Amino acid sequence: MGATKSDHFTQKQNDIAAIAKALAHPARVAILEYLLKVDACICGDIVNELPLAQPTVSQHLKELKNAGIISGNIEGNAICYCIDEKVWEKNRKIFETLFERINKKKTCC
Amino acid sequence: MGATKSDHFTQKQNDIAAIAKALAHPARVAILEYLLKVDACICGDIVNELPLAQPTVSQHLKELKNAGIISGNIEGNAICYCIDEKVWEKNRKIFETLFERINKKKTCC
DNA sequence: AATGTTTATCGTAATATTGCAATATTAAAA
DNA sequence: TTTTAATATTGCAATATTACGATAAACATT
Repeated sequence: MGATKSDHFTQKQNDIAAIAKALAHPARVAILEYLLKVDACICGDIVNELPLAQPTVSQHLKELKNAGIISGNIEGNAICYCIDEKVWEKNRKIFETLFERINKKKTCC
Repeated sequence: MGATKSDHFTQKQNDIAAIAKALAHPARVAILEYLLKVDACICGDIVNELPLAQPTVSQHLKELKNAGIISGNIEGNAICYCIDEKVWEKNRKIFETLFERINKKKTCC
């Protein structure tokens, strides 16, 4: 097959998987780290930062946009990308909640 | 193509992407949530918990194992899976660090 | 030893992802 | 208005992922 059976899982599980999927490529991690580093909207030179062709970068940006993690604002003939702080914070909490849920006093293994 | 150019990115970026990839499927999230919930090693009834066939679950378990997130211990003719606490903690920190790196006082967008 | 139980692996089909050249689109600049 | 610059989209090839039936492997039970 190759198609995920997403309807068999909870909304939460699908949400976590979707966020993780957006982060599941080094190029997209690099884009986000760059946006975090410059701490501002960046108009386009993301392409120069990455070792990938422009259409490929554009595609990764699109995926991050579709996941809601970044937004792009038109600014002249360039486009200004930045991280959506609300979504970023929401995602931070989702992962925090998941990772904190472990019980350190396990009795087996 | 379809093959990620991982050699062009930093170790850190590839690491984050690899962890995210392991979480990038609802079935694997469900497996982890189940292991967190029962707080013990679970021998095989993960298959009964998931709406997927046994070989498919086995494959997802393998991916989580390859990512180092879980480990499987043989117990009779069953296998006891559990979350590797050290790796879990390490991954928690990696995500925490990534998500905390945002500056709330942005000046544009 | 034969049988049943549990889990892994193989083989394969369907689908998704990654990457880029070519091209389109949009708006600024000349 | 033509040209230039910045992004997006299209189309396509290579590869990866997801899913499962069939089967194998390992061990327990009878």
